[in-house]
Amino acid sequence: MSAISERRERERAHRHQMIITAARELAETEGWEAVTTRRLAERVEYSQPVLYSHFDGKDAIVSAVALDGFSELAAHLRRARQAAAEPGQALRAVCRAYLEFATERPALYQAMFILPTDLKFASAETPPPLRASFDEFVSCFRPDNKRRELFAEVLWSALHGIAVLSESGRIPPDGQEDRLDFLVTQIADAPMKPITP
Amino acid sequence: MSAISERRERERAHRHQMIITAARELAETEGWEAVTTRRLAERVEYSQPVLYSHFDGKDAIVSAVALDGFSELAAHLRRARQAAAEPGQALRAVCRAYLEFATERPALYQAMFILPTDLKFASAETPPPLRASFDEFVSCFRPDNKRRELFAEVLWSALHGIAVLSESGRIPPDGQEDRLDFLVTQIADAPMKPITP
DNA sequence: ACAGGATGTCTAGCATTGCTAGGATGCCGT
DNA sequence: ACGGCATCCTAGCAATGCTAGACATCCTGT
Repeated sequence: MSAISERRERERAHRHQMIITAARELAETEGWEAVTTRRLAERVEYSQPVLYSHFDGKDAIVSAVALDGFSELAAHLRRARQAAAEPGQALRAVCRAYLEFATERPALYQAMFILPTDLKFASAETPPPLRASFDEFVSCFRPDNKRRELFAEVLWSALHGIAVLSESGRIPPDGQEDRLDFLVTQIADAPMKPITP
Repeated sequence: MSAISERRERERAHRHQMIITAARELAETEGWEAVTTRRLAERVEYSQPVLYSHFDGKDAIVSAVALDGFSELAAHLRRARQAAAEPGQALRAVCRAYLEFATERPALYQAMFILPTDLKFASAETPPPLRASFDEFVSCFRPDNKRRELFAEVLWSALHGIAVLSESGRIPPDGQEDRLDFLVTQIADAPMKPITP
């Protein structure tokens, strides 16, 4: 418990974060397939085995990057929602922010939603940032809407689908704005079955 | 042009298909990470290099599997749509069939939508099965709906999101039926903005 | 002050991956 | 029967994730 061990602890934590940001930067500039343990070690100026004293393996590093990503996503969505003028515009603002996030940080988004991670979703030990991101969607619907969670799930799924299908070229890259418009209009809360009598 | 070279051509085509089905079976029983060129070669009872005389690389094999998958998906959706009693039920039937397909053949679905492939989507040289699958969604909406394609894109995106997020545990596995209900109800054609007066 | 143990780091290596070069083997047409 | 060609396999390469064991460094107890 001496001052020295405290310093070591600090250094260790610093290096821990270094690894995460190095992985993220490398992924964002050259894609995840370029993120190898060797290049990562070189970038942090340590040898490979130190990576394994911080993380259980490469997947764990990806998971750590993804977790950071969820914190940023939650903040990004929250900012968009609170900046919306009327509450009716919040839904559209949050959805647009989500698609922005996905297209501007494709590697980060991949880590969060496509690459295999150890993160636990939708359970008791779900990390707070994940929960916070989801709650931003839930908050776009009225509190008296008893099925807000369902709305949020489907909305999130649709946005994820749009993001990932357009990113991989499976859907034309333009027309995102139209899709957003359509989605928001159709899925806003209000009466459950507005069509059938 | 002798009979012998014809036989060789036949054998070659047969072997071509053998590789594809071997890859698919292996992926479906043990996952794509277990599909290596060595195991594939062993399974087909040839050496590795023959794979490369048929395909440009592993990605091309995955693409071939995916292409087969799109043919099956198109047929599956078409069957569901035509079996629907009333036209109003066609949309729901097709959506349910899509989710069925995704959950019952997860490896095939991965090849089609997640793994990197060489397939060209939404362009002139888009393979017919891809186009056919998409058209099944389009056909669920009325011909006088001028924005059918947009509807189909968003619908497909939402279904893909639901499929992939639940498969990877990012959304609770139960409640699929509720999501389906909600999605179909909200996105069916009919007046564009049923809520606002 | 100094040995002994614990902690941390690196070098070297393993098994596996996708992919390829080069040689051996057989089949065809003349 | 034999030259030429297509086909196929053995062997190997470079790169990957990961680990064992040696080396050094620092803390602790006498």
